[in-house]
Amino acid sequence: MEDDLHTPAERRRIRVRGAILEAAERVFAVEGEAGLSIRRIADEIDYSPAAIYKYFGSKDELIDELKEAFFGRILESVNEIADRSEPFPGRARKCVAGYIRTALQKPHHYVAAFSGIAPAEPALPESGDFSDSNRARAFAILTDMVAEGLEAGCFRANLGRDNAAKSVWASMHGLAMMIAHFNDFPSMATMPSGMSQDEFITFHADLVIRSLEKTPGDRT
Amino acid sequence: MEDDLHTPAERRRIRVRGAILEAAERVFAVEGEAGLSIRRIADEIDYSPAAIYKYFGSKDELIDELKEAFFGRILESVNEIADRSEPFPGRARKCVAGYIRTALQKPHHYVAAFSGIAPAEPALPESGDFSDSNRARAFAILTDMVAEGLEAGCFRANLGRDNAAKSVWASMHGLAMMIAHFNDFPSMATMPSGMSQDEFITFHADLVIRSLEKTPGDRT
DNA sequence: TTCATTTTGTGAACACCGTTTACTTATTCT
DNA sequence: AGAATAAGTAAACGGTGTTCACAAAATGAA
Repeated sequence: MEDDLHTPAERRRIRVRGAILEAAERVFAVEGEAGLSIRRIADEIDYSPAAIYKYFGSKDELIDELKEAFFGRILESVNEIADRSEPFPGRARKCVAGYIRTALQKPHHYVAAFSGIAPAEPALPESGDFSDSNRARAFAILTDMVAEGLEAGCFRANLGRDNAAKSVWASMHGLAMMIAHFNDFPSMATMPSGMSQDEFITFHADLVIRSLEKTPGDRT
Repeated sequence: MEDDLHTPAERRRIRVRGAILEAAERVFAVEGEAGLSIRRIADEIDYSPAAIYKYFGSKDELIDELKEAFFGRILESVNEIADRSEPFPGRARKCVAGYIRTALQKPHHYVAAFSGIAPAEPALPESGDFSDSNRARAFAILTDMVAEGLEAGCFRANLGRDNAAKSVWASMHGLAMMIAHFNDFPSMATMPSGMSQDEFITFHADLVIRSLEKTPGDRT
């Protein structure tokens, strides 16, 4: 029951699987979900299209793996920032800005990860457990961060940890999506802001965290 | 050069065009971009697929028209809220919440309207003028609202009208996308918040507007 | 090594897609 | 009425994801 790469057969399988993902990654990063086809991947690695189905159940499964891997990178990145100890509100701001910046390193990946629409009514258990996805883990970091801010007395106590975290997530997600969609969102034609994209991300992160912060009028 | 529906030919053309859009709308609202095909529309209205190309240049053109029309509804809705005179920060909050609620009346439409990715480098003029889209108009309302809040001395003066408006847009866009993606975002499995979707939208809108508001410490 | 078994890769096909072309049928205009 | 224009169609082209029967290769046991 060894699931390691001991036997050459296993090593080989992993190698081919990796090559498929690598080729897919290459195409996906540049042309997005639209430009990625099974036949295209097959060409890229000199295999037949059908061969890919020996390694992945479907195109969606393959793409899901790309998205998961990418969210792994976001997770890593945000985690790193969250761990650097630094006076509090500043660290929170940097986490938010870091999330957005990392997300935008591969806009196609990020957008694709949130492109689906949840089924309307059923509210079924939903096959892919959210709880053990990298999306969930990346988000958990933010939840912890908000919790820390609350305990440190830096954020308004009556907000509720989870709600505050969700609001922050939504806000930073929104900016990432906007910039991915309109390439030059911060300095858009109809209303150039004179800010670079990077400056605007910082600006937005400031506002987002500020919405949680205590104001002089609040007590405790 | 009358471009009205005087002649029966024109009336007929408009009627058929409308029927196509209506059928497309019907399918799109339920199954989204994935379930909508030219052949499917053709079936629905008992025409041949090729006939549709006498009315629309491409599938994308057709879908763009659906999206534009939907943003017209958002525009209308937000405009209505913005016009009801009410003490200020409250009106702003209601605009934000209203935008999100209206967007979520047709999640597929809303998500599709922001699904594309801007081309990476070229920064070309971009054919479809953003400035005369309903997206732009809906957004302009928010810009005006922020401007009003600034003039009323309700928001921090050093923010800058356009930047503040963009940040608000991003934040409310983010929540709309999140709820569309995870159907039950506010009360997600891993961290139920005890809030209904509607309550959470209000909660989020509060935070977003609060990030702009003056705090007791600020002067003027 | 040899042989049977399992895994891996293939080519052809299926059913769908958006779109174009050549064509027929309506409709409009003179 | 007849000519000109528009509307509608069937068939095809090249593309997609996916499946299936089959060939080739790697594996495990004798």
